[in-house]
Amino acid sequence: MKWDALEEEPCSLARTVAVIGDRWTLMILRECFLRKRRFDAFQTSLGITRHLLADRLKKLVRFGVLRRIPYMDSPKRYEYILTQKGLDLYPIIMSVVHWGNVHMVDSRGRPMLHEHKLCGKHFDPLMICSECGEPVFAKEVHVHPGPGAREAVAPKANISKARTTKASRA
Amino acid sequence: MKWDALEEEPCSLARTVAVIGDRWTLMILRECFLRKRRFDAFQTSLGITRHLLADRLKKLVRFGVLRRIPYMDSPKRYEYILTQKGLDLYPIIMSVVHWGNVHMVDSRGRPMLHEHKLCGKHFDPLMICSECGEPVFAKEVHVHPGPGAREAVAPKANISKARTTKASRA
DNA sequence: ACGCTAAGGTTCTATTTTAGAACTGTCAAC
DNA sequence: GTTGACAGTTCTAAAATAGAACCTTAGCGT
Repeated sequence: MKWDALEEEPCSLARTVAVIGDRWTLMILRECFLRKRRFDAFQTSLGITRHLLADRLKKLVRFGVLRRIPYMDSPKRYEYILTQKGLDLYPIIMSVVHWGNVHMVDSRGRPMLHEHKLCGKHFDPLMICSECGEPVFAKEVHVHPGPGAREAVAPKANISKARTTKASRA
Repeated sequence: MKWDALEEEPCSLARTVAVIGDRWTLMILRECFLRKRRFDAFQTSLGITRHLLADRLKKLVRFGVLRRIPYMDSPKRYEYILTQKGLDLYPIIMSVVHWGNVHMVDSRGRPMLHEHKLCGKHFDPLMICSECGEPVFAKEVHVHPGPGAREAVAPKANISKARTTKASRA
């Protein structure tokens, strides 16, 4: 399966994976949330090859996650800043970091602590239900098809080689 | 940078990316949360090559995210079920799906809807601060080093080739 | 004028991953 | 005794990534 195919799956997870589902993209976004904005700053702190960094930045701009803004003319210099779409990735970043904090730390403890400026305390992110405000667990969630689901009955059912099916859900 | 190097970074994001940061792992985990458990079930619904599926399942078992349980002797057959460590990935999955729901759907709408059995309503996941209960936004969070951070002053500062640095944070 | 550095890339080859398909082995049913 | 399900393994070809060098515009020091 190609990356481009992922974007078109009728599955919100697959489509998001098409944007952030590689070795480097989440790391680049981490740097963005740490207020890094420039090519060399990303390259130095991540150790990513310049080739790949250029490629990933282009991709993130294409997806509307970052915006490429000139901050100097002659020579033209650009920096990359998060759009609202990019800022909305914050819950993903935080839940990824939190899982690492819980399950992947060594004996020395957490590499980083997060302080909530509103209340002044070190915190963990907690996922709650937007409707009732209770914490959500996998077993308490029932999933069912929405309007954008793949049609149940295939209109043209000429699935020639069903061996390598690519069906999917969200 | 190799995958193995990622696991050892002093950064909870990098370490988590070492587990879930590839094209297929999150998709496999989606199927797990949709109650799929068997090799062929994964392969059929994802269209992943059998080679890669075997590899990713092994990796997830090695990381303690899945457990490989025999459900039949002669012939020996196994199924893969989420451990608690695996179930704890749910907020990541949900925040990824939610971002896709908000930013990557086409005109037909969401492919899937999530119902919270506790309150009976369709919901979105919401990230709040564990301390004050308010929704968290990137600009309201201050990050600083924790006990597991890379030591600020290098004990043996013989960084021979500083050109290709690999520094990192969490 | 000359060399040096900085930023933001591009280009090149070598290595690693992934895709795609076929093959293996065990058992049960037809 | 052939077919089919299940859970993989093995093979070759194609794609992605690593690692390093190179390019361009421009400022600074001498």
